Amino acid sequence: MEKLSYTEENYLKAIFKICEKSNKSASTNAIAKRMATSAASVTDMLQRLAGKLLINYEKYKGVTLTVLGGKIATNLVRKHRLWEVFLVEKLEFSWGAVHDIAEELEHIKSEELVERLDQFLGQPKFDPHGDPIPDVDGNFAFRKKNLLSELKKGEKGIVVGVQEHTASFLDYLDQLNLSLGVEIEVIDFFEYDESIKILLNQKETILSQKVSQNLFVQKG
Amino acid sequence: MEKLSYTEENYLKAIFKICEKSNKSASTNAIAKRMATSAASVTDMLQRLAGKLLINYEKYKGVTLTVLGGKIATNLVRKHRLWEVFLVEKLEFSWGAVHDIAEELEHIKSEELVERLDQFLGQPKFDPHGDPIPDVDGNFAFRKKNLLSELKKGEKGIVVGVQEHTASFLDYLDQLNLSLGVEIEVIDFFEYDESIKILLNQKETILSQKVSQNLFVQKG
DNA sequence: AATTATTTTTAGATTAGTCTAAAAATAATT
DNA sequence: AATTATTTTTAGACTAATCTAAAAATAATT
Ligand SMILES: [Mn+2]
Ligand SMILES: [Mn+2]
Ligand SMILES: [Mn+2]
Ligand SMILES: [Mn+2]
Repeated sequence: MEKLSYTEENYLKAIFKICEKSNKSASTNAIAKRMATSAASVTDMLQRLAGKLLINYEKYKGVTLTVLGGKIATNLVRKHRLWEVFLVEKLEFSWGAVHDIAEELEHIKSEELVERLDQFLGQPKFDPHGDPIPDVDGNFAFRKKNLLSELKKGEKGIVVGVQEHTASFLDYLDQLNLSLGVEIEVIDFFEYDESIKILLNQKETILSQKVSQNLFVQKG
Repeated sequence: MEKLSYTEENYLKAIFKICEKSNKSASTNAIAKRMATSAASVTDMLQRLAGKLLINYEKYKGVTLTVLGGKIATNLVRKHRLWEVFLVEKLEFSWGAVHDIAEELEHIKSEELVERLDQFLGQPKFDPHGDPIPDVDGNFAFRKKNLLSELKKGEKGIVVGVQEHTASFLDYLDQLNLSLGVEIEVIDFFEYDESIKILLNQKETILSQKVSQNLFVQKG
């Protein structure tokens, strides 16, 4: 397993994420969009990755990861999320500021580093955005969750994740004092603009549909 | 100040170290040796770095860093050494294992990351090998030190650094229970092979000339 | 001072990753 | 089924970083 370039790793992760979300193969265009590059460049790289047996590639058919490719991609996700925990828990970064830095840190090549970091952080199972951190064997912890927008009037839930990861969304949540772990109760639902009134930290707050559709809660 | 490539940064650091050690300009060959590359490649890069005003380059004359180039190089040294402290102090790596990893980590681009890391580590002034960590403004702490080989019979010193940074040397020191901070007393000197007998942790030990010439101590 | 040795630069190629424009294949519409 | 639109691939070109081999400049030696 000759070591991969920064770029090859990013392609693998992109393919992993696209397939994960859509549950089917990743198209050239979808990859191009995610990587912010041209379709021509993607085709080029796909042929290279196929040559290294990291993806299953057939002209015009879209691609999937091989077992090996999947392992590498999962390990990248592991590293990314562990570094995000480090940045938030230890260096006290806000959860909106860590993604870009972790995007670089995930490429540092040292198995021992990852395992020691994992120990140092207490083997966390979820990252600062509520996303699961795969273990060394690539297994993701699963937990049932719903979009806040799916809750009915009177139902309660604990915030366990976000759908959107942009800094602007996360910063906005900070403004609302809305962080992982807090309890939310849906008090009212307004048909007009699909906004909702919630009880949060003993205070009533209105959330737009856009917000409630990007927040994950655990019902109960 | 457009951002530099990983490679450009490594060249700047190499030039910095060569000039620091020799107190004069860095020759093409010296750089080539340190970067383990060809002289032709070096010339190529020197012309590029000169174009970015990071080095003073005149054909056949060797190079020095400009003020800007020096700042960047110093900042890289700062990052490298801070990361080494993190790896040893927090992740419990041995001091022989951290250099290669720090060599990658030093390139992570985020000023805020470095400053938060510095705070997290308690603003250390020296790295795990006893080398000074420059502050944000590029100032290095200075402390007087001598090679152990320069001490005379009967003199004492505290180990404060190493001249050689190879893993094999550092691992060997670990074997000898010889780490930064310990006190050494020179008990005897043997002309024959220039080895010395020392008192270390209440035990007498023989050190070869090679070892005593690569250990820094603070006399007294 | 002339010759030889060393260092440095130039010239020309190569590879990874990218681009635009054109060609080919597939999908959607009439 | 034929035409049109979209997606994907190919072709050709560019930049950063590297190489080897040859040329040029500098340093060392006779
Ligand atoms: Mn992220
Ligand atoms: Mn995350
Ligand atoms: Mn080091
Ligand atoms: Mn060091």
